[in-house]
Amino acid sequence: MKGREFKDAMYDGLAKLLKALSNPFRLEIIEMLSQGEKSVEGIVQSTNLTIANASQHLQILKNNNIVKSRKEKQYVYYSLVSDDFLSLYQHVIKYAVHEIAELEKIMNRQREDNKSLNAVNLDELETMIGNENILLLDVRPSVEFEFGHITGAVSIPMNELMTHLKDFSKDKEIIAYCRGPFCVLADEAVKVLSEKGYKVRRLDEGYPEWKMKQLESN
Amino acid sequence: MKGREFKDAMYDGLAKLLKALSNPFRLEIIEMLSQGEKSVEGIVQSTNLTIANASQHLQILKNNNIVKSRKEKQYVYYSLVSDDFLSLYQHVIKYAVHEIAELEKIMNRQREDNKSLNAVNLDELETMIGNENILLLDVRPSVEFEFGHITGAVSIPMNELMTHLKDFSKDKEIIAYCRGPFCVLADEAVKVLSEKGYKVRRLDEGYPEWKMKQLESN
DNA sequence: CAAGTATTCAAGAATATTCTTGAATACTTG
DNA sequence: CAAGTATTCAAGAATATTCTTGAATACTTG
Repeated sequence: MKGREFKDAMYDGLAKLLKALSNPFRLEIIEMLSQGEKSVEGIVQSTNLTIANASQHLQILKNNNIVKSRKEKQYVYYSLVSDDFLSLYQHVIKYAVHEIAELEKIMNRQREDNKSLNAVNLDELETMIGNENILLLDVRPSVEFEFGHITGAVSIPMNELMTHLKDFSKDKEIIAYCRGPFCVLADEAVKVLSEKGYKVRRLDEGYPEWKMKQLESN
Repeated sequence: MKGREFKDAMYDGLAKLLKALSNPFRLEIIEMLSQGEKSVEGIVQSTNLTIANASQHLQILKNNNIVKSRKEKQYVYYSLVSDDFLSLYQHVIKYAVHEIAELEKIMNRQREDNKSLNAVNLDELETMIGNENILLLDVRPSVEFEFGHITGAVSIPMNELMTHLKDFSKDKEIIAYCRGPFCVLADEAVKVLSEKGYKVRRLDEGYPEWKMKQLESN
């Protein structure tokens, strides 16, 4: 193989991977799967996709070694292929959110609207661990909590939050988190709780970022 | 802004960035620019692109905040927008080369052909610094060497290598490097030199990877 | 300022991506 | 095994990307 052919083969392969990533719905699917495996139907429920279209996107992700699938009963469950990929995906997000002015602006506006501008980051969270006056609140669906969560967190899915208000003390500071920086559940939780007079902030990132950080520090 | 709108805006923005990266020629341009700034003509010289097409690709990279340009005399010089971007790009390459079996295979075949399979990595290189019996050889064009190079390296551009053979001792081990893992100059150097009976290996990565590693360790 | 050089622009053909629709397939369960 | 459910497949319309071609623009330099 000549030098030019080799280079072309490598760049073509690299471009193919990036092409597989360069679609908003596929990115959303990746974010869903970073919470744990999901069936096609499970993915469809939290996106605007039709089943057939979601399946097509999943095939593309699968052919590019981004997700893998297993079959159980009638269901096909998809999941991310490795933590190495998750780490890459999070690097992309982190870059986009901090270095692309346009995205940073959209994010800040969203957080302003939800009174969650004053977010806690993972480093700060670490200093709060074991603090009696902090309540770490996971507002993702309970399946996702069960699949994995930040140590010490309490699970109250967003749609059950209103019925559990009595469980919170107004003396404690509540830190709400969900799937990651793009996840709006934590923003909604902050909005609702702060309007009721609770001390509440959101975590800047989510469970997958915390998980990767744990892995790296070992 | 509602949750769905916010999510869509974020994923659209992210997909836009990845779309800008998902073309083999644009990736090659990025690799060129990771060696230092280049004019449009400079980029065209080492790719198969026409000037107009290279310019179009550069506009896409510029509109997506990947490269920036400055004008001097008749020339427009392009360069990467930040080291944060370079770090992201290298993460993508590293993932692709190690986790995508197809690319790993192509790479290994290329290195076999050039007798450069037994490559040195950056960590090993570090242990060799100051060793009298090692010659670190930069085979990139001299402009790129001048723009930045690994500390202690000697510059002999690939096309001048044959006329400088007498400068090398067969007792020393030669480590050749160039632009990065996809760069074939170092492979060619290993091939030529090993056929002449020199002890020679290539560096797994290239100057930009070394540079980022220096930045990270500070 | 005329001639030369580097770069960008604009339009259009060729190709690739995306989504929708209506089957087809591969299961499970009574 | 019949009926029901989850997922994939195949084809085609709508849209986006890529490259080529032939100007146009913005410089520099004698």
